Amino acid sequence: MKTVFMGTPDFAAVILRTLTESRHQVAYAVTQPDKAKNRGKKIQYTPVKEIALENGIEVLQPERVRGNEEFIQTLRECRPDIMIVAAYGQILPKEVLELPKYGCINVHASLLPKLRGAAPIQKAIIDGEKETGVTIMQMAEGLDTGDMLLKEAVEIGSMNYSQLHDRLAELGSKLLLKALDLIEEGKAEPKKQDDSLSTYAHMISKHDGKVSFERSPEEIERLIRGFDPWPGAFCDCGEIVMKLWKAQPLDEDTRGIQPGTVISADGKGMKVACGGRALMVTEIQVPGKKRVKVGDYLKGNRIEAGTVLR
RNA sequence: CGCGGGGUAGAGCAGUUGGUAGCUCGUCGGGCUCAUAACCCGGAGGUCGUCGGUUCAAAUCCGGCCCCCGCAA
Repeated sequence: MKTVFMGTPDFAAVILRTLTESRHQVAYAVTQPDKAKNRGKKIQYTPVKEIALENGIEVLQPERVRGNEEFIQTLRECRPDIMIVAAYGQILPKEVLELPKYGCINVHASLLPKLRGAAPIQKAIIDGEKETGVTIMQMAEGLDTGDMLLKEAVEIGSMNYSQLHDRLAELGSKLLLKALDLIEEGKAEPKKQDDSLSTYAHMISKHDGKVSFERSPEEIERLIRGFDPWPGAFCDCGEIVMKLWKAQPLDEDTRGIQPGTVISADGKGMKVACGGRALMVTEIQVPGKKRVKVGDYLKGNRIEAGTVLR
């Protein structure tokens, strides 16, 4: 089929790559405008643009889709059979949703109606879900509210964000191709979402990674995993910001000890009081340095027992 | 030209009034011990990121380059 792909981050790039390797044609790759980011404020292409350029696909980067007559006209003239959207980052107006013959479908990284929104992968881990997955849906005007075409679950286990992301991107690619087949054959069976069961995963910002040691060790451990590599779970250790990268909850009573207190720090790790119990932190990072095992950090630095992390 | 930290032994760090390098852990050997991730003794292991400059002499001063990382976006 003749498609137009819309997406921005890595998750979308993986799916675009799969699409370019399929029998389908990608007429345009639509992605967010380039921004100056990272160290040195260099202009950086979005991951989707990178893949598009590698494959000689024309890239469109409208500042705003809504009300952008020129952009919408370009799409009309393209006459795509279908448009495929994955983590694009803009809400599409009705006129765009209804423009292609088969409309627009979305690859969303959750088991809808759960975890609609911008950060479903992180939130699935942080909420302690046993499983999450990917849903392919027919897009409607609301945010991730369209009728579902295909859905498949994945066990989260002890995966961190990065691992789960890759797993879901792969699954999403697979389901997308399957969905395209079904649509083309007229065998797609859209199912309504039960709105009463919906939850929302708001966009993540840096400060969401701040650890509160009042929380249970399990919650903190999930925060660490869900935000690896960005924005990372962090806290203040004296004057410096310390990121926590690996930890295991311990079933140890620490009631009466101020949350955040370092109970011990040795080759095995740094034991921190939290939520009335304890968390054994085994991998950390301080500014300007790489991630290191706590044991390695202690070979050239000190963490005194009694230090209170905040 | 967004701000900033850093590249020194396998690991984590120290070492700028310039004089060929040190600590902790690990490692190897020996000792002590009923025993040990404990303790004692001894050893191995480093082109100090890279190229060039200044100098009698550079990890240390100057310049270029490569790489890693934090903040901010």
